[in-house]
Amino acid sequence: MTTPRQNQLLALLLKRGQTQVQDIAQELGASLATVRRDLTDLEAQGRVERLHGAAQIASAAREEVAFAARESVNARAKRTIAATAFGAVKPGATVFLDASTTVLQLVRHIIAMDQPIKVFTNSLRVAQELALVSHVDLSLIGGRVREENLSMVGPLACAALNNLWIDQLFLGATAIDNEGTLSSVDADEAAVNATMMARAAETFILADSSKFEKRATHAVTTLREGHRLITDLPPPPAFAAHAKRADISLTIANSADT
Amino acid sequence: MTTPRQNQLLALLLKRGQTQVQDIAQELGASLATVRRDLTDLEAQGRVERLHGAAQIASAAREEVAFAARESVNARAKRTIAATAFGAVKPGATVFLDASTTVLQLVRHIIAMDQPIKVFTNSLRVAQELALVSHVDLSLIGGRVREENLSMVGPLACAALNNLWIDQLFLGATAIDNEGTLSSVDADEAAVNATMMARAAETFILADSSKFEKRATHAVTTLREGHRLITDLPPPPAFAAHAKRADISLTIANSADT
DNA sequence: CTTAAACGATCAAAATTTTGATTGAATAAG
DNA sequence: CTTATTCAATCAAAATTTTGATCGTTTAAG
Repeated sequence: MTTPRQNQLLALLLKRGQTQVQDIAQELGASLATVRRDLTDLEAQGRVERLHGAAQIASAAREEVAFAARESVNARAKRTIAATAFGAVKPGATVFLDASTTVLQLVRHIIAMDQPIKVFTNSLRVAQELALVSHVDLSLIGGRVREENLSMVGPLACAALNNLWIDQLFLGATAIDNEGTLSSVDADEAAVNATMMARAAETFILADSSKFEKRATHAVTTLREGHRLITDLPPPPAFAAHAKRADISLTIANSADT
Repeated sequence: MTTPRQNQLLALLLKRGQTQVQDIAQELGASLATVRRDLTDLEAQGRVERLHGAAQIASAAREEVAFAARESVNARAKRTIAATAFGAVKPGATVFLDASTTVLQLVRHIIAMDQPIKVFTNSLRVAQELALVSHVDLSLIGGRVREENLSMVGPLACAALNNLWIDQLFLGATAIDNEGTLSSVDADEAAVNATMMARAAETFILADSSKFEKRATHAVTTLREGHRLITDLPPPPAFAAHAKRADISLTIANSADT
């Protein structure tokens, strides 16, 4: 996918920020033509942005890592958060699980529970885990399958959601800024997430502390009264203050109760 | 991941079953050394099994969830039927694959082809197989997941279908009576199948010969002009006569042309 | 509007990968 | 145990990809 030199190039951009094409060529010991070709490749992959005479890491790519790699990042925090979220699941409720790695941790608890439950999801991964669990009544929304994280997105997904009413939505966050705005690296994914929230009576946002003070390209929505955020460490003061004003419930998951 | 020649090789093994390395080399117009290298690659990917002097598609690739038993019934006939059906797939078409075991055989051919294709399905099994295949643009319709065969059914599934237009539908049959009526054991499955047929320009019914002169509880629809039936042995005369009158195309798949 | 720099396209040279023949070792059949 | 194949390793030739220089064109700053 990426050559060693392209990785060097990405590392350089991460270190230096916006960098002149000339400087990149000198630093890598390659010709301008080669650097330009690499930039064209990386641009096609959505990993860098080009300006006239310079380049920088694509804003979208700062968070977009392969799903498998992401799964292990902050795994402990995610498990803790998932355990706390599971405590909020109401018996007999219809829940929706999104396609995030944090929510995937929640699936383990659902498999182990002894009450029947209705689960909707847009995640093929979640579907694989729950398909044959007898106390789970599983439904998928449809949609185009994103290879990135095996989620279903697009118009088909949104249309299906608009015919549903969900009791409890569990949503993993990619980025949360201090004004409480959620954002995502993929436009389709963002649109689907926004639709989910519009159709849910209760929304739980699961986000480990690394997600704060971040923004991705595509805004999902801004947290409002009644939304509940579950995280693993106290958030930045600026966000905490905003949450208090806006009446957003804030839960710090404690690893003791896992 | 796989070169065009490796795809050819997989397609060849699907058609012929176990094949001599010598024959593969001759068929592909490559040297023995090259074929062996390809086999080593494909073996490392778990896609083929090697014997001394020969190779075949890995049996692990046929591993099953709930309906393992059914898949092996009449497996040879199903493979033959699937190979013939694959010959009918038009380049660039949008195809729909249902959740039957016969159609699942067709998936192997789609994985091995080297043209891009758009696939819709209501089968979680098909989705698992195709999710990460790069030349396949995969979409699922939604719906409640049936544990029996991991298909998606119900109102959500039908609603999604009603927003689609499908070029080529490949549908496995449970039972076909002599009047050309298809029937199914599950009411939801029958309803979804009927909806699929209403949305498809071309419908191919894949049914091995054991499905004739059978009825199940829930009627799907009655075959009409233009519908195409692919089977492995000549059907009962009563059905054949009806098919001729009703202008239903009838293809007997021949294992020789696979 | 002018101009200097950056850009994409093209092409030959260089580097890399793929291929097929040959070898001795391993394997299964008799 | 013997023997005829098949197998993996090696190496040079062939094919493919990558690279850097040079063009005319496009872009943005003055």
